[in-house]
Amino acid sequence: MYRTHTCGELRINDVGKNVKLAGWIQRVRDLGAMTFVDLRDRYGITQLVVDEKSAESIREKTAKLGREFVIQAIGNVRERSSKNKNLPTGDVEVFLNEIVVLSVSKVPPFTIQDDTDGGDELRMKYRYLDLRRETVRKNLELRAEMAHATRVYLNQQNFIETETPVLIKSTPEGARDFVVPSRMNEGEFYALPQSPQTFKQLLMVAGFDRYYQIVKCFRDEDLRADRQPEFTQIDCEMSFVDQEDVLKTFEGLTRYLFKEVKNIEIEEFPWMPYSEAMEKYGSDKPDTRFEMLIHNLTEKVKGNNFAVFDSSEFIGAINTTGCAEYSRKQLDELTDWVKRPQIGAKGLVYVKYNDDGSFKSSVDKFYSQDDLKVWAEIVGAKPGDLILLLSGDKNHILTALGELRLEMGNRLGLRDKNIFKPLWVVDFPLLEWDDETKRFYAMHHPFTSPKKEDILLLDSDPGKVRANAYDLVINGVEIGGGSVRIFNKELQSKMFDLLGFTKEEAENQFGFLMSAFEFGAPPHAGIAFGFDRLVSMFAGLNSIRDVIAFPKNNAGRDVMIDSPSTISNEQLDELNLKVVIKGKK
RNA sequence: GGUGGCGUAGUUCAGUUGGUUAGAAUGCCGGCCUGUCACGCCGGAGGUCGCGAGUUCGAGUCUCGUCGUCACCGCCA
Repeated sequence: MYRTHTCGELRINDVGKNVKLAGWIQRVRDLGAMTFVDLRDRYGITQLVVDEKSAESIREKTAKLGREFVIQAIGNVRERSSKNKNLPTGDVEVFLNEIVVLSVSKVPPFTIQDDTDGGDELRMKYRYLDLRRETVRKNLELRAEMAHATRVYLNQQNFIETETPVLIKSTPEGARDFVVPSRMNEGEFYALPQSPQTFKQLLMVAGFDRYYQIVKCFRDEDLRADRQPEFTQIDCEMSFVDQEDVLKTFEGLTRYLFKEVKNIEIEEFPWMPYSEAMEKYGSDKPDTRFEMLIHNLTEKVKGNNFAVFDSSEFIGAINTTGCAEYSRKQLDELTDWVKRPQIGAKGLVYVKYNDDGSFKSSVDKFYSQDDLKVWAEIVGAKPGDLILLLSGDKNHILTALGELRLEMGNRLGLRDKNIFKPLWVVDFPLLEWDDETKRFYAMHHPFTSPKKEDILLLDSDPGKVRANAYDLVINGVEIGGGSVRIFNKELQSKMFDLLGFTKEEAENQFGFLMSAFEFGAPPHAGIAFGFDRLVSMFAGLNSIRDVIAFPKNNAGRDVMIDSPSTISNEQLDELNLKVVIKGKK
């Protein structure tokens, strides 16, 4: 037996016990006649002590200890003469009778402590050392706890956890597939699933009724702080349900997780139509922790000979509370901010509502104090506030104002990580027009059911058709989404039609699903949560990398194992592959 | 595919208008120290300034390219 106790376990009532501990050397404090050693494992830190009364052999071994050596410590628990209130084990120490070095360690490239001196790059390269740090490990413990709680909840609700294949079939819709060559089937490829979408629908046809899986999904698209090429979903599907049933069930899951894991009671989630989210928040994932809503001033500001506004399709404004004091420099800086290509506004018009009730704006030449007062009333501004206006193409300006709103929310400290405001965004458009390819794409996916009342529009005005699709949004982050599915072969064919699939393409790619629907498909609907995002939100982090044990970097590389990598000619040959890199000789 | 930031000691960073021998903190090594717990004190070692080219009498500093990394836009049904 390597140990009788963990390093986080010993307390004052263990005094007198002979114990064995095992762990890593956190730090050695050599005071000359006596030496203190902090021994660390997953559970905590226990102080070991050696003094003049200790055997010479033990003193010699202790003197040679370095950071991150793995040792076994055998000794007697005694009360400390000077206690450390910051440590759960701070009342006791272990007086060493024997010490066994199990493993020596090179000096680690960064310090293994909460406030490490290591940069991201180095910590990723030595991720196994980074994971020794309590802050990092805690994130993964949180992840494990949330996965467990999810299973408890869904099992209670009669969901069947079912695994679906990882080697599946490539389809051109949606994200790029990761692709795996088949050795046994020359010239053919598997794809890794972007989600188990079709399989879970087949499980509904199979009568499973309620399916879930905590499952890896793969998308070969460019990455972000909140996007990894492989990520984890809580993936679910239910039969004989409508939209409300699904939302209630997964609102239940979300609230259960908040309660179990964070002990936070969350009130009922509001439902917000997509159109409202876009018009009030300039985003399909509104951060509802703060107001600062977008207001449409188009009708009020036109006709005053201000050419910029008169020639704009849409003029919108947000009111930033208490910002009337902004200096010229700050306003210029904000103007530059909205003019960056990422936002793409042509300029920024401001109106300061001064404390004395007067207005000062960048368009005083064109508008009277009374005009500005009307604007202030519409946006709900009070003396001391600053109104910011953008103008241009409606959709563009709404999203730009949405970005500006978030930026101002950040600057005003309105986005508190400890406050959680979930909501359901519902009634998404079914289709999205793409100007480049001149065709519609499914906004969610091709199996999403249109709203009954909009089905007639499918022929006359497809862009207007709303879907039974929904997203769970928390604090401006898209945590999950799903839809009521089409379960009728004719409607599904019509959808493929609208999406520009020929009969043959549809048959070739999704024939198995269409066939399944001919054998008695139940009405069904589903949802998937981005598990990494949910965990990082619970942890108060912006990057999902911090809740993944071995994440990949911006370019999809794992800098620890150095992947991806080339493969041998023998492997290529076996797979009938030849590598040709474009643009290189 | 694009925009921007960063790259200097093991690590995190500073480095003025381009000008002497490139600094600090921390870590590491050695010495001293009986109650430390970010121990303290004294001393020491440690640098291809990412790489390549260019401008210049002279480049860590300026220019171009390239590599790495981070953030964002496009992209992500």
